[in-house]
Amino acid sequence: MTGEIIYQNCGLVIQDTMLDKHPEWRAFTPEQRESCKRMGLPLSFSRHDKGLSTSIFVTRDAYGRMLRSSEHYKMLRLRRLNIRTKLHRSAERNLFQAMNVLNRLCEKLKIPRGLHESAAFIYRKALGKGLVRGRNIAGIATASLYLALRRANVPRTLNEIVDVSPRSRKEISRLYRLLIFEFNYKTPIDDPVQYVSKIATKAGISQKAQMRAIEILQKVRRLQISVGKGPRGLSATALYIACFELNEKTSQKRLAEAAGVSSVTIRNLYKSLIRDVELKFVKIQI
DNA sequence: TAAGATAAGAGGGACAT
DNA sequence: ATGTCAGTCTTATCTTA
Repeated sequence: MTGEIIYQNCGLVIQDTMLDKHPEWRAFTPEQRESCKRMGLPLSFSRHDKGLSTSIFVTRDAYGRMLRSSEHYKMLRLRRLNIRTKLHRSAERNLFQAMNVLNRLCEKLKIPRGLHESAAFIYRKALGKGLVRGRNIAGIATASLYLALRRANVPRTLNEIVDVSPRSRKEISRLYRLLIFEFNYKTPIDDPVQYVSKIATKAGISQKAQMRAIEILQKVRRLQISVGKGPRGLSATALYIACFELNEKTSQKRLAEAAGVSSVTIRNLYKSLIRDVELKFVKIQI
């Protein structure tokens, strides 16, 4: 008993309504979140008619008599319209909420218009594919935004996105992976080079050192030792090495903060990069 | 003060059960 | 589906130059 609506004639399933076990409704504070943990269906959106939906039956009238065939077809048409508008409204409500969430996120993150649009497009696709049902709208919206950024090669981190989202990091990364899987998206590999100028600007590092860091990263990539390493950690480390080579003053701490990684990460990467890469070209350079 | 060392824990991928 | 394993990264604390 899952609540499908089925054509009596041919058995075609028109609409199957699944139970939604997750908290619905927006909540931005813990107190709100508590009050939103509900025990039933979301009355306002998934079942906006509170379960008392109009059903139009097509073979008999109110007294149980068979209808004439002209009446029969008229009722069929009405029934179809009734179902369609219901679906329509539900999708619209969903989108309305999702777009609200997305607007807030994009405003906080200063996301340009175009990316905002592609995030919205991704959300619509997810909704159309039925991926939102049973899941949290804000979660999918956030994941859509992150996916749009990744596909556009915009160096924004998941943490930056999560910080302004009402949902947890865990949930968003799970949903992000879901979207990748469902849409068969090949997102470009997160290239450390992308982060160089962002990190360097934040840490106040010269163009010259940036160029050098990019060279280092390209060698690292060619040697295929960057797999499994965090791109921001690599980027910050390359900048650190570059500064070191050029006698430019900086510190692990400053770079670590600018890159959003820990200084320990820089230290460890620094050691392994020196071991695996530097020895091969440090002689040529210095 | 910056950098290094070390330890404990979290989260996620690969792989087997 | 669940557990284990290796590897990465984080936080915290202590030591060293």
